[in-house]
Amino acid sequence: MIEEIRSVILKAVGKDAEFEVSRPKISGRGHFSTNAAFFLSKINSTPPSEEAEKIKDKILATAPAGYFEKIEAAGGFINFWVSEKAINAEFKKISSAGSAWGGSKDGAGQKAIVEYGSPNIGKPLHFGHLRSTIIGQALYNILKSQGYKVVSWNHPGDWGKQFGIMIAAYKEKQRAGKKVELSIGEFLKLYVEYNARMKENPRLEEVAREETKKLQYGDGENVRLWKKIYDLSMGEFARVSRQLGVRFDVSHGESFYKPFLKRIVEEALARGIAIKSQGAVIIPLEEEGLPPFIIQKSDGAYLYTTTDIAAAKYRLEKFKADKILYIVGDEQYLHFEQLFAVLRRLGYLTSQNPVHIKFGLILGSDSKKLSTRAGKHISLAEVIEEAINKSAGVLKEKAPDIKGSELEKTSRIIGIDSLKYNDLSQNRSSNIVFDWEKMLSFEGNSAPYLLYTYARLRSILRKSKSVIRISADFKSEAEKRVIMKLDEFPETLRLAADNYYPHTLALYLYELAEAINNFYHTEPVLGATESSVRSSRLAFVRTASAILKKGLNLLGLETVERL
RNA sequence: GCCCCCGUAGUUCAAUGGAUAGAACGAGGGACUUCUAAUCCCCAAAUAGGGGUUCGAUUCCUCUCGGGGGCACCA
Repeated sequence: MIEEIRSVILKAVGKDAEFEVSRPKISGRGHFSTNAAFFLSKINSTPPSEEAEKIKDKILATAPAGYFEKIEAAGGFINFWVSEKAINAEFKKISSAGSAWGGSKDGAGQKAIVEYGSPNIGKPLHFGHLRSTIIGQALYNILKSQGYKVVSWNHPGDWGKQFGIMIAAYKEKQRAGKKVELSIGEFLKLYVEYNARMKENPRLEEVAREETKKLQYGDGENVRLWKKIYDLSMGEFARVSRQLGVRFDVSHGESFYKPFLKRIVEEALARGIAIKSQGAVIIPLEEEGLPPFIIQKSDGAYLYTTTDIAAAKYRLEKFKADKILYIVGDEQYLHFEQLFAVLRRLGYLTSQNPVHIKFGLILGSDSKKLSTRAGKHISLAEVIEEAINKSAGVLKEKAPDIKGSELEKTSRIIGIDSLKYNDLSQNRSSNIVFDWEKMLSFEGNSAPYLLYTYARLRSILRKSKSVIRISADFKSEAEKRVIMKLDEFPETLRLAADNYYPHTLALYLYELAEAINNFYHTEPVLGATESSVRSSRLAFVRTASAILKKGLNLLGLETVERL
């Protein structure tokens, strides 16, 4: 609908002014509003209110008959009220589009790679991985709905000094004659302990570095240990991913790029982009105002910087990616600035730039970063379990009818959806202080609110025996409000895709659910006395529930039919 | 020292440079013989501070204060 309004205004304004059309949130300002008069006022040096009146008159003269109920010029703004007839026509359009409503072809012909998840092998998943994973999965879905060819990409950190540390610690224990259990928890403990001691004792650091290098050069025992740790970690990651409903199209760990690293460094050196400095190979980035990028250590070992260059090259050349989105925490800001600058220098970038989709840190109750190195750590598996348990408790109390396997399934969905929604409903690149209470809130603007709204609509549809036909007009304010909200869905998705903002969609769904609940309370559906009204409202319920479900699914949330 | 992110009701969050800064939780008041009250309706409450840019600034620039993160061989 907004496109129609825009073209009507454009016709009246006559030139391609940069006006905007918005949907005012406050009542009394119409369904749509434009600031076009301000732009003309600047060009013609006339008061905005005068321009607004002129535009309004022109629109009244040219607009299709019966489209607007009212047009009002107010302090330079022009407000539009769309007629009931136009709203009803819009509903028919949305209803027949069904779940295709909201899709677009904006991204047709473009391939986007979304990197997210990316666990650190050897360390258990922590809460930060949840953020990357669910933001990434939501963006993946949203971009897909806009016609992009999207590849979800997992980039596990399976090849670094952390292994040297773990291997060194493991061997040390073994030498001391102690038995070491081969589990993720045990390796984490070894890692944290050794890391702490390393700070006091530089000799230990040397040993770890040596073990890392041996691993990278293919030492038999080290590779065997590495493989063991790798399998344990990837097993856990796969399990958690399944729980979260996350799937990856491609998963290449850092070790995958091992064969390319030497060439990357040689090429950069040969082209004079990289230089040797203090025994290491670096790429100076003074022109960009950035610190140098170290791509090879003085002992000859490669770093994640080198791997990231190789990975980007691989994606751009082999996968012909037009766009790469890195869903990685804000703390790596500098790393990505450097990486992108280097890629530009190496000439790997084509039309689109890679984008670092940042998110804030998860802080502990002391407002400090939760660092695995320092042994501070919130286990993702634990958070998920807690969420599911809590929702099972609430379900038993509020919906005692739900039992057995349905109870199990429903509490899993509610718990996980709540975790996801809690994160997806905020844009904040600011940090989040971890708080169980808040993380598992089921009230207000939360996943259960949306799921409950959906389940109630489904319940109406289940109980209805009437044929669904759209024969009556929608006249109530509650109905019109919902239709206008449904009409907004395509814009919302476009905005979310263009800005990589899942929260735009989350907040929209909340507003949609609010409008639906308002309707639910004021307009009876099955109880409507006229059968034509009943069947129309059923059609209305069907369409609204389809869009709500679609939006939730795009965020990566599952719905339940009964709650 | 330099760079980046952030500062909005008591709390947690919204607001492509637009009008009277929106919600939720919490506080107060109301609505279940009627499709599920995990709901709905009403009510009080906020832009850290100083300059600047302009028709208009929570948003852009600048300074100050406050919180967090990063800055050569970890990822």
